[in-house]
Amino acid sequence: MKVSREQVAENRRRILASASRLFRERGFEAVTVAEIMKAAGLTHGGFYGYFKSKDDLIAHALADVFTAAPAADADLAAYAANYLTPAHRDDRAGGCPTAGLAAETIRQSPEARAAMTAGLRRQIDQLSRKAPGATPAEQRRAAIGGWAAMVGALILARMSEDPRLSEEVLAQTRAWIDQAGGAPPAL
Amino acid sequence: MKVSREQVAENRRRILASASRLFRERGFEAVTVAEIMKAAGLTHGGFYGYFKSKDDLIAHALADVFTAAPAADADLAAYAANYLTPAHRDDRAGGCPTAGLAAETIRQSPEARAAMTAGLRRQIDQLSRKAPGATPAEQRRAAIGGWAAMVGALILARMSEDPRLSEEVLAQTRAWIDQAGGAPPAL
DNA sequence: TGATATACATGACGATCATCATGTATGGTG
DNA sequence: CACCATACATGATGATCGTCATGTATATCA
Repeated sequence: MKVSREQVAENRRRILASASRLFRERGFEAVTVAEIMKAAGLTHGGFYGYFKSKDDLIAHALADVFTAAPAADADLAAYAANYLTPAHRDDRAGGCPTAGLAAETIRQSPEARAAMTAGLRRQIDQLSRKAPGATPAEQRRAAIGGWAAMVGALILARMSEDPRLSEEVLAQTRAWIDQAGGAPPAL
Repeated sequence: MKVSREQVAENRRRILASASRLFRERGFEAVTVAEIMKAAGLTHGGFYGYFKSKDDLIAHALADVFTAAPAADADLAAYAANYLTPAHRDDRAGGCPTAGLAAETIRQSPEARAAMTAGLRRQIDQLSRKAPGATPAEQRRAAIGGWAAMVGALILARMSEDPRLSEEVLAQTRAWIDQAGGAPPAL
């Protein structure tokens, strides 16, 4: 059973989208190729017509999720207010791929790490543009520090089994980012 | 071949230590029981005399690594100066278990998550004591925000395949934490 | 010192998984 | 409309791994 050209493109899109969601939810290793294909509405056999290997899919899925993301046009504080929420914490499959996958990507292929690194660069650049600071250098510092805090806080909040502590981590980190933005530059 | 009582205690210690290092280096899933036992100087068969399952070992190894850690007695800025270094970034096996394992622990057993949560609580309490701030509440905020930034930055730095960007993340986050500490509280 | 309990080595088992081989039905092309 | 390329389903294969069964040598203790 062959399939139309558009169907092939659509299938590829679906495989990438399913992979991205499943990876974010359960990690690269715990998700099987068969599962991804099933979530895309196919069976496992066709997989190798689309990707050379599971590692290849991982790299493509990461590259895809970052290039597809819309440009953020909120300032740092507003971005953090949206990012550091219980709703985002609880939506692993649909949430930030950096928070969900960065720690695992450390041990993935160079291609996968390159895709993630490109995503990081892009995120820093975008946040810098609307970050507080009198100079571009100060803005960049705020973007990097603030982004690290957001990613770290979301991971810690997801890890904590105590909802009180989890929500405190989100709220306090958010307040801290706001506060740092209002601070005068040291020296 | 039975073994002396002290040898048993020593073996258990070695299994936990090997597991902790291997998990931090390669993640829970990629490390096999046989590998851990071999690193502890044993073969895989004896494992189930020490732990009920691999999951059980994961929980005990996490509990162990946090209770064994020495109390930090540096202030927040000094702690960050030590934490956000290329040396720490490159020493995954011997480095911070939170940065190495928090993201994966999200998907582990309740016991494993509880051990990690206890470690987080302890770390926040310790950092709070020497964090900048006029009141305990402000200190706690600085400890949480600073700790989230440290964990996030170390993960991002390890993930980046470009050493320039990787070191910029470390240095800028460190500077940002210093700067936020010197800031007056918002409102 | 002899009896017993047990820590661990060896080896096996069953499940899971990435990958590949093959058959087939259907879309593209003339 | 007929030929052919191909996308995908089914099923197999080999490797890996957690866990368990069994045997044995030795620490412990009466």
